[in-house]
This record gives sequence, C-alpha cells and structure tokens, in this order.
Amino acid sequence: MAESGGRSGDEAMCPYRLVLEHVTSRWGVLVLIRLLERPHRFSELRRAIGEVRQVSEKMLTQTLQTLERDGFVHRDAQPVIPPRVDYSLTDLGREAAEQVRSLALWTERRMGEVEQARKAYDEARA
Amino acid sequence: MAESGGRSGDEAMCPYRLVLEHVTSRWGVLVLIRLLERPHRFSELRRAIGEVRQVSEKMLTQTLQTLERDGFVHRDAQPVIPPRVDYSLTDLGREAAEQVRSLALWTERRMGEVEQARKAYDEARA
DNA sequence: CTGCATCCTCAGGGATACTG
DNA sequence: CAGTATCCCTGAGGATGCAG
Repeated sequence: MAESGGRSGDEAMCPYRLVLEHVTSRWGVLVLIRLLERPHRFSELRRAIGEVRQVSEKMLTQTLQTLERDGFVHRDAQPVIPPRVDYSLTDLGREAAEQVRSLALWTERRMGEVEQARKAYDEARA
Repeated sequence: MAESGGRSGDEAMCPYRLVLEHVTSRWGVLVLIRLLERPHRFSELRRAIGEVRQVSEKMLTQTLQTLERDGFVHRDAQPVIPPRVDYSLTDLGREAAEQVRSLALWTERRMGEVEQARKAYDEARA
C-alpha cells in the first residue's frame, strides 16, 4: 500500500480500502503470488521474492503479520531449534491471491501496449 | 504502490510490476473505479474521490498523468475559458479497471471474515 | 533460523501560492 | 477551472544489532 504492512494513519477511511491496500501493497502482492504456488518458510520466501525485487527482513515480517492478521495467511511456527516457520494461504487468502495473480498476469501480457502508449505520450511532448 | 504516480526510484525492477503499482496505487484504484462509471472532469473526479478519502490536487494530477502515460486514461482538454478537461478510460484502461473493481468488491464482501480473523488474532495475544 | 528493536534516510504526498 | 511550482514534513522502509 502506499504502504506495505504498516498500521499507522489508517483510521480515517473505509475499512475495506485498508484491506485492499494490504493485498495490493508492494510486498503483499509478491508474497501472495509466491504462496499461491506452495507454502514457504520465511527465508525461502525472502529469497523467492528477492529474485524479483529485494525485500528487507523487516518489511517481509511486517507484510506477513498484516496478511496473517487479516486472515489471508496461515503461520505455522514449529517449536524447534533452530526455529522453523512455514507460511501458507488460508482459503480466504487463496481467493485474494488468485485475483491478484490474474491482475499481475494481465499486466504482464499488456506490457507491449503500455510501452507503446508511453512512447506515443513521450513523443507527443518533444 | 506504495507509490501513486511517482516516477522515481523505479528503475531497479521488472517493468510490469511498475504498471501494476500504478494501477493498484492508493489513488489509481479510486480513479479507475470512478472512471469506470463514467467520464469525469478534473474537479468532479476530485470531489467524487473525496467522498471516500480526500485527495490533494497534486496527487490527482500525478495519478492521472501516470495512468494517461501508461495508456489507461484518455485526456480530452478543450481549449475554452475557463478550461475544461475530461478524463475517460481507454479500452485498455477499462480492462484494468474492471479487474481492480472486482477485487475491491470482493474485499468489501469479505470484510466480515477479515474482521473476524483480526479479532481472533488480536485476542490470541492478550 | 526467525524474529523484534532502534536508528536513519529519503521520497511520497500534503499545503500553499501562482499562471493561463 | 485546471493545472504547475515550491516548500516541507511525515512515515515507509532499509540497515544494523540483539534475542530466543
């Protein structure tokens, strides 16, 4: 969201818009798409996302917590040493993730048209 | 997008993710949904969005410019005084907007489950 | 390994004033 | 009315260090 998982300054708007911002946030999108594929451990998820765009440990934690709190992500912490935590999608999360992924795929498919539009736009002012 | 229409610091990632962030950005979402309904003039759009969450003139301009450059929004500036500018969706923009709206509506429908999940989450640590 | 806490930077974005 | 230009501040988010 304009924000990722932050919970600040969120009081002055309709509640569902907040959830939407969590889901469509920079890191939220990537997390949901990755988890749609299969469950991931924390650092596994971090590496997987890193292929696209590096995410800090802090932001990943924050994003996962927000998505967990909203009921999209299930967190399974095993009490072993060293710690092992697996993240997966809930049914609700899967529904959200599928829509997000479909939007992402659509965008990818349409990149040609977007780049063409940009070229036209940029040339029209030179 | 964590960002709205800004074009800064955008170089270090795959291009389609940028477009996705434009579309799912705080103001991008609201603009697209409003324009899906019908074309709007600038300040008309600003008022319409203001019902949900106040947007500054600057951010609305920036968002519209980004969406226009990406080929989602069509800008029709009439050379009259006082100026009159109408914004509408292109075919590409309509496709994007429909997906965004459907995600927004889904979120709205699921708010009950989200709030329930939050309650459970919050209670589990008190 | 998985987190939480702290500090710090920088850019997203609001407020204001000015132009055509 | 529809922008453009400036200034300024908050907070998203990275870096680092520590704990379980």
